Amino acid sequence: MNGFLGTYSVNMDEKGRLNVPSKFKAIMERLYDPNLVVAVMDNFLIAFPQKEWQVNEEKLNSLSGLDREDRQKMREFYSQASECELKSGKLLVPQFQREIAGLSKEVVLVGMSKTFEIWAGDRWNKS
Amino acid sequence: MNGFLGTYSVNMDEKGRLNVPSKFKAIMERLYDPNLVVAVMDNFLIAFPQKEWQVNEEKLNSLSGLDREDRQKMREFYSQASECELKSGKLLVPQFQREIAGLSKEVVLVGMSKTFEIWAGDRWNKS
DNA sequence: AGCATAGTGTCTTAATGTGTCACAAAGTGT
DNA sequence: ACACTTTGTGACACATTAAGACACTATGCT
Repeated sequence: MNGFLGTYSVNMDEKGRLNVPSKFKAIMERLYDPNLVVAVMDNFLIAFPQKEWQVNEEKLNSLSGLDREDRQKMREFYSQASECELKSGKLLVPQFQREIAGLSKEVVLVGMSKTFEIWAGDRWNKS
Repeated sequence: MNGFLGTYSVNMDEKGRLNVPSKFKAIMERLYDPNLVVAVMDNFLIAFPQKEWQVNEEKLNSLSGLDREDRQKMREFYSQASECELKSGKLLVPQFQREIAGLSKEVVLVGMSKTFEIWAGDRWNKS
């Protein structure tokens, strides 16, 4: 089976949870790990399955911990990330990320093979 | 045996499923894999058997998941693709792809050796 | 402790997706 | 031309999934 593919439009509930499409859930189950790391990228979110996140983390670790710009990049990335478990097939997006990504009700999930993106419906349609 | 060849006209049912011609099915069976990845190309669809798709995926994986432009390229490609299993000899085309490709009832399947294309009947006839 | 807020599990309904069957059409061999 | 086989169509019943509602739990605050 392949990675995350396709574009899905889902509705977030009042508590900030969204139903992950069954195709995406199937991939998560195949990884035997319901944990995702959700990070902020510009004005949308990226969801990494745990394992993929680790790959990324290694890439970022190759940046210098002493260079000021590198540290700034790392700081932006790590400080805005959060770990989210998939519970009862639903993903709770933390409030601060919902605000950054402008998520209200209509949300678009976009498969990107190893990861998937979470967009506010209106921003996605404009881009 | 050769790859996908010829042009077939088939009818989609109300749920968006189409019967794959038996010649095409035979090729899929020879690959021991009922999985297809369907991607959007302009105003029609391309169906890749799993193995063929992986060739594409490897090319895209060399792109950086953090670079903005690379992500944009990946997004165009992945967001419009979907994995479809051949079930009971039938292929369900996801709604969003049916809309993009303008598929209603009359659909034309066109063999292209390693892959095959899926066209709306009227667009095919005009082109 | 009591309250407010944030997070979680579960249920119902509606929509979507799936399997199966019977019949019709097309193709094949004699 | 005929019977036989294979293939495609459409119908139907059934299964799965997503949306939304609601009640319950956990947490932090005063």
